[in-house]
Amino acid sequence: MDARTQALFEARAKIIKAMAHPTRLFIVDQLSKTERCVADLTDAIGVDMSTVSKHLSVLKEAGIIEDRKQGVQVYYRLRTPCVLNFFTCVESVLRGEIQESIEPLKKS
Amino acid sequence: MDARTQALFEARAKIIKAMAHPTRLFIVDQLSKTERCVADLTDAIGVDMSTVSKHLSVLKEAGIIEDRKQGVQVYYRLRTPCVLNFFTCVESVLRGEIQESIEPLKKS
DNA sequence: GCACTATTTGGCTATTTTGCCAAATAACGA
DNA sequence: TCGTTATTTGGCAAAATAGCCAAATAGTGC
Repeated sequence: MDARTQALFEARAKIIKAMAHPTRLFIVDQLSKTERCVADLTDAIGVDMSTVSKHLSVLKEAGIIEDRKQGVQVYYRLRTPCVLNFFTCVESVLRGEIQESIEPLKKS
Repeated sequence: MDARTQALFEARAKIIKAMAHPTRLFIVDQLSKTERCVADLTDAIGVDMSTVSKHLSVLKEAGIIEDRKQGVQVYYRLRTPCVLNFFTCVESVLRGEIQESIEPLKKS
């Protein structure tokens, strides 16, 4: 793998890595409904606010979410909602569905 | 977040985590074209074969790929090609496209 | 200015992940 | 059986990640 390809896949991995944590997935799920401030998310998740803040900065750094300041509060929202499509595929992987397989259903 | 929700998002994260590495993304990309044996992939990637084998087992464990033994060789193929949809979204995140935003393009 | 609240940052430890090497396993043919 | 090749596994050290606490920063109102 040449350096150029390496760099491409590293850039891609960075985005997916940002999604690769239960808390961050939960945050994305929450933000798919409406924007939320850090305190809201902290209440919903139940870990230290500083931890939530760090998860948010990972997602923001990756370009998945963006923030908006309103007074002392910072509201986060989804920037690229297409990440929600991940869930659809993840669910079918979890259900163990084999796609485009020769044998879609084995009865025996 | 209650234990049930926690478990759900952990299960989801496990799948996404399996994709969250440049080498593993490269493998998935390779397997999207055709099935490949470990030696093929090792040549294409350029790391130790044992490392490739471990990456493959992560992907297999997650249910993303499956294998087929042919003599001494083990051929891997994509089990759930929907993971390729990740790339489409990842590319638009990389291009910095804001989706469903109030201001789709700022000219100033 | 001070006090108060919301959020971020720094620092620390614990845990997880990565990738190499060497050894083990498996399949094949002589 | 032995030798060879393809792959996996075990073990280890280096690096990355996670989450807590405490401290710093920022905004608001007095």
